[in-house]
Amino acid sequence: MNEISPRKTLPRLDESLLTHLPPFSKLERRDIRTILDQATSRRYDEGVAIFDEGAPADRFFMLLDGYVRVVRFTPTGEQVTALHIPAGQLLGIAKAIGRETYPATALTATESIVLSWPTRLWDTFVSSYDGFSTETYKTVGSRMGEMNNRIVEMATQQVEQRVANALLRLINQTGRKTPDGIEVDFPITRQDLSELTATTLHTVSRLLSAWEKRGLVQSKRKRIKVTDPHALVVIGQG
Amino acid sequence: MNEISPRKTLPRLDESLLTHLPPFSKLERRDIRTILDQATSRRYDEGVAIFDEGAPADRFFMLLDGYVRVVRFTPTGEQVTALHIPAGQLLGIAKAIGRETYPATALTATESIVLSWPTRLWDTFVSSYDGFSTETYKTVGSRMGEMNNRIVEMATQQVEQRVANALLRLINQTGRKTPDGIEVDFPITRQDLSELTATTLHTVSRLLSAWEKRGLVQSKRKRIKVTDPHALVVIGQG
DNA sequence: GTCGAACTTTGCGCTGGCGCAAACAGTTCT
DNA sequence: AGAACTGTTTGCGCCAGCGCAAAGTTCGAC
Repeated sequence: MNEISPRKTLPRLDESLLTHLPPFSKLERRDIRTILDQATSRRYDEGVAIFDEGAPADRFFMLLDGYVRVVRFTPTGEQVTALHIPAGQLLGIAKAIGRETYPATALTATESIVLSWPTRLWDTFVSSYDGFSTETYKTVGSRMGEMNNRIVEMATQQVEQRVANALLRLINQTGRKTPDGIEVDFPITRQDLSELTATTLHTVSRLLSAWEKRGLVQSKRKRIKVTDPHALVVIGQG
Repeated sequence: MNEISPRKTLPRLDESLLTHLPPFSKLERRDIRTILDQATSRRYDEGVAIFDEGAPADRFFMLLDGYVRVVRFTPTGEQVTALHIPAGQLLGIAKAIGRETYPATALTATESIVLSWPTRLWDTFVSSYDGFSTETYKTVGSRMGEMNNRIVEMATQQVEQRVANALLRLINQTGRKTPDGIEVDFPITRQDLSELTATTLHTVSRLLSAWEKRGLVQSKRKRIKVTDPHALVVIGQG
């Protein structure tokens, strides 16, 4: 698995794909053309691995559409979600942090469209393209910040607070407005949420049921909609 | 507090201070001279802040001697230790991750000697000094890895395992060999260990007492010596 | 429509480790 | 030497949340 599929059959990828994305937004049309011509485009089904923890980092990626969960597996097979990555961000940028292998596994949370480049081009990107490096390190920084927050949360908060905060973060990062609330716009199970908050799917299920009774959320299978974000914020503080 | 004390009165800092440290090890004597001439040297007492979370990142630092704990405070005043930094590493490198403020507070765990430079020199360092950037990003990468591991541990392991692993990590990173074991070579309280493992000082105390009875560790006030690392590894796995 | 798989809900009992409390032991200051 | 402080130990009771179990629901495949 995980082999690279043939280049998309479209004659050329359109430049507008990248022009508005931070790492590339300062570049000339001509540079973007070059970058796209070196890229491989690929579609992934929901729930498959884009790359695996420990594998040689031979490519780096830009998520054009979809959502990705970055997870790690324990020796006993449990899995822990480290991050969620929305469309428009780079991933698999091991080279940026001086690594030769991927530090975690990237799983698609939805069907996704991804561009990728061979890692040997990394240094060229960094040195030739204005703003690429700066924006990349901002991404690294914000991910570190996120991890940091998770550590603090896990260390100091109760399960109910953690789940509330995780849900709020999800709708902030990847929420979609609906007439009666904000919905996490990718499929997410109780199990997923429990892996994100270091608890069990049972506890998450109980919490969501309780919140639903109180009118704070509505949820169906794999779908969660927050109808009263403010009340969740209150729960999140304790 | 935290104001910069006058330059050390020694006529010049010696070049050998930096030549063997990874971020500078590829440099010519002349470059190191320039770098040192721009540096401010300062001694900090044990337990004081080198910089504070949220403050503008106007300087970056190299820890020449001592140990530093990187901590974050919660709104309710609890504190959580994110990392330990041994001598020879850079810290406060907010600029490297695209931040304008320090993401956490750095507290000295022992009396420490620190060099620092104004952040405006950062870009010069990165572009002019061969290997500086690469080594810096390796540091960032390994710190991310460490944080990642902590998340996984906190999410999946019992308190006893976490404490065992934290202790093992401490003696790996900063251990000092003694005739009858390996000692964490900076003062560390039960409270410190509990902040590192997301538990209470009481639980840590009970665990250490139990381990001491079984002959795995010896501990005095603020000192912990591991006499049977292998047994701790076993506990750490579960 | 039927089947099976994947996901969700709910009940119940148990326990790891926290909160509280109190005493004890080094260290530093005067 | 005594006082004041900081760090450590230990006992006891409690409960949040886990483990286990079983049943219910939704969805897709055939």
